[in-house]
Amino acid sequence: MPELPEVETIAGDLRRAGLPDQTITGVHVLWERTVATPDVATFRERLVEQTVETVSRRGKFLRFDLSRDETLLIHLRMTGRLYIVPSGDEVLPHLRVSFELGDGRQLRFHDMRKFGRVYLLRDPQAVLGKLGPEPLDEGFSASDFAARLRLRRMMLKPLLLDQRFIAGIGNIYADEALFLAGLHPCRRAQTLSATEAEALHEAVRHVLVAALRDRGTTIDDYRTVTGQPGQHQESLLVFRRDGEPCPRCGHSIERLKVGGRGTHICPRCQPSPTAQT
DNA sequence: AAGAGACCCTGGATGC
DNA sequence: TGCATCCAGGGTCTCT
Repeated sequence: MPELPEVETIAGDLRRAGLPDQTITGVHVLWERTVATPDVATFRERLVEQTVETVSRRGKFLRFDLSRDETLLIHLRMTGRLYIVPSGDEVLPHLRVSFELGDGRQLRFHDMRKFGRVYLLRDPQAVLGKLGPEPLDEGFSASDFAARLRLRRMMLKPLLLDQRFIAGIGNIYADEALFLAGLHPCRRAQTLSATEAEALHEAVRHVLVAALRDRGTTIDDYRTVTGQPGQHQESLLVFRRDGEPCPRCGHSIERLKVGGRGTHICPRCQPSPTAQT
């Protein structure tokens, strides 16, 4: 499940693969619903002959700014992958959209579960404008984060997953950050002390930076542009480690469901809010 | 503001 | 062995 570190890794790989300055010479849509907007025919027409100027990331979106003042956005959701391969290469399963490039290669979007979406927009802010702050931006301060936590009554886990509150965090890094901060996922944001809010701010940034250094976490599906898995799964502290000992205290890691999402905690290091005095 | 549930999908796991 | 059913999971949407 690509989250911020995985999407950032992919963006960097696409730049290194020379995607910027490539002209899109053709577009094939194999699964129409993958194109969120505009309609498929318009999507194809408007993309052809445009040149990719920059490749970047915002939240979990890949952003391709194009020569005619338009922007292509790709959201990989659960199982999306991007590859750049020579046009003649064997087509792997689950190919949904492919973009022919001027140099004879293709940018291919594979997505087993068909949840991923691509958008072609004149104003990318129509989609990106809803996103909360970027946790790794210099401007993302602990004091602002604490102030915004104080305004919310929600449980921490669903709040961290809310892309309007903070962009780029998914199930893996939410669990890892809450563990690092020693906070139970069911704690209400409002109840955090200044110290706890600062610990969460630090934990979020720490886990994202560590995962970025490892080129992401591969649990099931995530692959980089070159088809390689990430490395951060080796360093996960609690995610999908239920039954294993907590790396800090040795207590058995538990799995629970919070806001409908599988959630992993050390019950000793992350005391339940109801059990607190 | 927030919570619950439906929906979109498929492959792997589980149940019979 | 073969079939049916369940589940995960990000994001969006509707309803309360």
